This record gives sequence, structure tokens and C-alpha cells, in this order.
Amino acid sequence: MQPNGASNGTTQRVTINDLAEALGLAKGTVSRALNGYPDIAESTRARVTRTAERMGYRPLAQAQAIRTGRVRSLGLVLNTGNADLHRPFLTDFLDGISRAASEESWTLTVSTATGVEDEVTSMGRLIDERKADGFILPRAMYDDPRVALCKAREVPFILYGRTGDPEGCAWYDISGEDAMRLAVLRLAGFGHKRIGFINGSRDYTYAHLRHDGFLAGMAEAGLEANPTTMAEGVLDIPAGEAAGRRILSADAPPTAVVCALDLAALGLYRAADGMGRQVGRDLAVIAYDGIPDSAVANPPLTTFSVDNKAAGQRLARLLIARIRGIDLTHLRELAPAHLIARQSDLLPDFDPDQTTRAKLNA
Amino acid sequence: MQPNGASNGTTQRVTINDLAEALGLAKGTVSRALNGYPDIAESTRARVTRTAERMGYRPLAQAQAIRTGRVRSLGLVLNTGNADLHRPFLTDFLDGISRAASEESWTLTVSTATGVEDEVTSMGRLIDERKADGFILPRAMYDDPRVALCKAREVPFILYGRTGDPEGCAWYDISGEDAMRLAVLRLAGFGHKRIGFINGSRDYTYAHLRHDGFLAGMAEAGLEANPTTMAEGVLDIPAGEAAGRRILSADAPPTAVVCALDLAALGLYRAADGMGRQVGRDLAVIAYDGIPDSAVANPPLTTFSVDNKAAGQRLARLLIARIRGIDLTHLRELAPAHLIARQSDLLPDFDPDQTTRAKLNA
DNA sequence: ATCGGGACCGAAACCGGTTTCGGCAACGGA
DNA sequence: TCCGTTGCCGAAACCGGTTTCGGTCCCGAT
Repeated sequence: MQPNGASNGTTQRVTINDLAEALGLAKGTVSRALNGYPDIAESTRARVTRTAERMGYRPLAQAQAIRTGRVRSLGLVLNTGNADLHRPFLTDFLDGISRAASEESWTLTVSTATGVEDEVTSMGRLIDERKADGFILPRAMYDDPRVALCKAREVPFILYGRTGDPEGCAWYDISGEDAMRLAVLRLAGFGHKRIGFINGSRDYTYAHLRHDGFLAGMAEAGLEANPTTMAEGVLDIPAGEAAGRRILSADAPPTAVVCALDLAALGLYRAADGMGRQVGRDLAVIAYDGIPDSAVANPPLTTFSVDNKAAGQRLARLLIARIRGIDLTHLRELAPAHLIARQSDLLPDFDPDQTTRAKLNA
Repeated sequence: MQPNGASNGTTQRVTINDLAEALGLAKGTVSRALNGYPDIAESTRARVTRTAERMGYRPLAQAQAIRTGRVRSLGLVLNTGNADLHRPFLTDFLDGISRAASEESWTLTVSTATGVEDEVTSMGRLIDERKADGFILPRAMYDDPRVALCKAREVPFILYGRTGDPEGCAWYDISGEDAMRLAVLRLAGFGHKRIGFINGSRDYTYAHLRHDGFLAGMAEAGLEANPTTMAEGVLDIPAGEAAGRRILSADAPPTAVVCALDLAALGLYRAADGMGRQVGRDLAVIAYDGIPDSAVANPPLTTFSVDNKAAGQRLARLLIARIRGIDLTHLRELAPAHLIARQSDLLPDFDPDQTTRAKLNA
């Protein structure tokens, strides 16, 4: 028997009225029974849920919405201008969200935008039309206008990443700072003294955090960070190549470089290639993101990988909790990135002092 | 003045009742005026739409839905198992859909699934809960269970691609067959006589079409297709490499290969590399898709590129039209792919007869 | 025996729209 | 002048739920 194959032949869905009639109860009673109101006998509640199950009753989200104001839908607006989205990031991320959402029979409505203001406009529309009960905000910016919008309109949201002022914000993030710190420590452990750093854009909070993480690692290793071997604002391969050239041609060029993004590292590969240095031989590189290209790079890139599917799942769950009124303090999670050790960071015959001298003469 | 900044201080949205009251009309009248009923004086209709505009009235989709049965939302379920989705395809595609949808103030609800049956289940849920008024079905299969579901449940849909039996189907597609045909003709024009072909999976209709296109091109060029230099079922780089090895080691190896997918071509690059042949020098390749990797391949790949954003837009518009009841015959569109001529297909010193002989001796 | 208070449920209002139905007024034709 | 159409709009039902408001019934305590 089909779950909703009506026995009367028509393919009508079963409404709460049908259910009430079948049970001999008032529809209000059925509704309250289903929604956990306390003034319903436990026995009738059981009876109701059971036959609801049997008859395949599924409340119509939009019908409930008109009274409750909730559509049971998560909003996500994607910024098309963002190069990151081109990576498999998106598929995994969507997959995670969608799966977690559907477990609670929520849905995901997505919209796209180009540029931040367009993003805000787009969210505004979704809010106006009550198409989403809350938003997942990927790529948290340090000063995020989307957060301002949500606060002003009093709509729940959760950040993927952290923001400058965490007040009133729920978030989930991967600890990029820790990854950077560990990257430095790992390289220092290999004997590197001069470690460079290529960061992302400070518009995003992660860049601030990863910067701090890098410095923390350096301090912890007893090394000094050299500003001439550090760069920031690098978001793609060309920028990574430019930054790499600059850093590698510094007075005291680094023997190792930590990159806040895989794409920066891939750019650095090119720079090194053009300057007679070879990653994995005389230049150690550790990056962050875990994009697929990093695995087929030459040499394969050692990187901290983030599980975007898991992130999507977690974000969805946390946002649903937020919408249901759970306190903010329970809705802040930091997860670690996982190191994928490949061949870019371990130089076969790297002798700290020797190599350094050789470089200086070159 | 904000569009919906209520002057009374509270952030309530303006309902049809507010509008009716402000106009001194019955709310039913307002509704009919807005929805183009013929029994409304043109003058009042103008008055209504004008003040609706002024007051920033936006009907609540879910409120309308409970009566009309339409949520004004497009459904899209993504198959995560599909490697294609990892490509920027997805971003562009979503962008196109979302933009076209929002122009009509429709929204896009997406869901994910792994495998075809999961996909059908997922769609079923969306249909049951009336979360989508229709579906965009990407990657049309030759025998597509999603189509069967939509037909059975009587929900509108549009295919991205064609299907075996087009009866009752609206679709939008890129003419892959034409691209394949032109690819062959182009190569034949360069003097190639032995042209191989690496196809995708026959589960998908496009493979059938591109196969036919290849053969049509061969026939048109007066060439004979050689089964030993043809492969199919190639969906990713490793498979492309394997197929490439097989084809290149045929008795009469081709001097040129047409690939139904860029990924196959990229695999072919590797195969050639491993067999002492070099694409762009002694092996001409033309592929199809226009993925970004094709631009940075060595040599850059000549390929037929498809505009997935445009496809998304068109699909959205066509689906909305379909939902509104436009006749199927107006909802079938075939667009061309556009050749991006790069360096993989033109061999600098290719002399048909000579090269052929050289190969045979090698 | 009476009364107060829970426990439990029915009835009806309500949410924001759409659609049906009927009525009034103006108008044209006989 | 009278009647039948139209044109146009108000009123109310309706969609599928939720929530409020009472109203029984039963129970134990006084």
C-alpha cells in the first residue's frame, strides 16, 4: 500500500481534517496532539500519531506557516563572485545542509548574488516573502553586512566562520588558526627557521585568525616572523604566484611557506617554478583547504583539509536549533581541520644550516 | 522611506487586509484586481496596483499556496554521486536558475541525493510536502525514472538534456551532436583521416546523440569510423586515460580524437603522455564541455563550451511557463555549444600521409 | 453533598490569501 | 417604461493548518 495512495482512487493528500474525521476528534485536538501540547491525554496522543503515521499524514508546511510564521526552510544565498564556490566546496556543502535539513523535514532554498550588496538585497527579498526561517551565512566577513541585516530584521542566522563582533551570533567554524599554528610547528620541527606566510583577505575573519595562528606558531617555535616574507589578500592562483615571487626574492628568502589557502600555494608553485626553486625539494609548503587540485599538484600538496559536508550538516542543525530558540551559547562550535600529509612539506635532504647558506649565495 | 518600513514603528509586513482597508475595498476585490480577473474595472485595478506598489505589498507565497496549490518555487535535486557537479557547472547553473526565478519572484529549493533512487525519493518528499511546483531535471538519462515519477504524480518538469521518449517532456538542451559533427569536420578539414571518438555513458541521452553526431560528421567528411578507435562509458580522467591507451594502441591509431567530455580528453592527455605521443603535436584533440581545467591543460584544450548559466536561466523560465500551463510544444529548445579554439587540435606540421606512415612504423 | 480544580477535548476564531456567488447600478433594446 | 444584460464589486466561504477559549467530566477535599 502506497503511503499516500488514497484508497478512494484519487491522489489527494490526507489533510488534518481527514485525520480528525478518521479519529473522531476535532481537528484542533489532532493538531495539538501532534504538536506536543500538554492538554492532550497521552493515550489519545499515541492514537493520533499512530494513525497519522498509518494514513501517511504530512502537514503542509506552507499551511502551518501562515499561522506560525515558519516555513521550515533554511535560506542560503551564494555569492557568485566568490571564487571559492567554484570548488567542490559547494557540492559538499549543499549536500551536508540538505541532508541535515531533510532529516527534520526542513528544506533548503538557495539564491545567488554577485557582490555583497546584492547578497543583502537577495536576503531581504527572502525575508520579506518569508521564504526562509533563517540563514546560513557562508564565508563570514570581519564586518559582515549580512549579520547586520539579520539582526535588524530579527531573523535567525548562523555563520560559517566567525565575525569581528561575535555578539548575538551563532557560528560554526574550522580552526584555521590552529592549523596555521600546527603547520608552523611542523615545519619548525623539520628544522626550518625562515618560514613565510601567504594569507587571504582581511575582509574575512579567517585571515585575521590564521594570521594570529601563524604568529602564535612562530612564537611557540621560538622563531621570528619576517614581514618581508609575508603576504596577504591572496585569493587565487595568479595572486599567489605574484606573492610567491615577492616572498622568494626577499633578502632572506624562506625555506618554507605556510599558505592560508590551497590556491595561494598553487600560485606559489608557479612562482617557485619560475625562479628555479622546486617545491618539495628546496622549498617546503603547507597549505589549507584540501581542494582536489591539491592532490594532483606536483608535488602533491600537504594541506589541512576541511570537511565541508560535515560543516554543512552541522550548520543546518545548529541553525534549526537557533530557530527553535536554543540559546546562543550552545550554538558556537569550533572543529579542527585535518592534516593531509603529502609531499610538499618534507624536503628529502634538507639541512637547515647548509641550505640556508646555499640560498644566500645563490 | 523604506519600502516596508512601517510608519507606525512596528516592522509588520503589509497584508492584503491592510491594502484593502487603505483602498476602501473588499479584500477579495483587491485580490482579484491584483491577479488580473476580468470583472474588475481597469481604473480600480490601476488604483490597486499603484497603492500596492506604494505600500510595498508583497503577497505571502505560502498563504496563496494553501488555496492555489502553488508555492512559486522551483525544485532541483542534485545527484551528489555525479562527478560533473563538482565542476563550476553547479555554481553557474544555480546562478542562472536563481536569477531567472527571482525575476518572477519565484524561489529555488534544492535538495541532494546520492544515486538515482535516492533522487526519486527526495523528489517524492518535495512533491508530497508541496515544496516545489515543478522540477528541473539536470543530466537527462535515456530512460529517466525522474520523468516517470513526475508523470505519475502529474507534476511539471523540464529536462536539461533530452530523454529517450520525449513524449510529454519539456526540455532544453545543447546540441552536443552538432558539436561532435563540427569537431569531426574541423579535424577532417585539417587533413585527418583516422579520427577516434571517446564517448560518455549511454545511460545518458547525450551519449547517444553525440555518438550519432560523430558518425554524421564522419560520413559527411567521407571518412569511415573505426570501432577499435572508439570508446564509451568514459566519465572521468582515469577512464579517459584507460580508453586513450586502448585507442592509441590500436592497429591503425588515430591522428585525431574527438571526446564527448573534457574530462575524457584530459585523461587522453595522460595516455598520450605515457605513450610517447604529444597532444597538439602529433595528436589532435577536440572535446566538449568547456570546464576551466581545459584552459590550463597542456596544451590548452580546444573544446566546445556550454554556457550553464544561460542554460539555468532558460530552464527556469521554461519551467515556470510550463507550470503556468504553456503548451509543451513551445517548451523545447536546442542551443548550440560554442567552439573555443585553443592549441590541442591544430598540429603545427601535420602532413596527413607522412604522419600516418611514421606512426605505422613507430 | 458541595465545591474547587485538573485533565481533556470541542468549537470557533484566526492566519493571509483566493474564489465563488450574488447583488446593485447603469445601460441598451423593445 | 420595463426588462434583460453587463460591469463591477462586496460578502462570505474556503484552503489547511494553529491557537485560544471555554466547557465537560471526574476526582478528592471539605
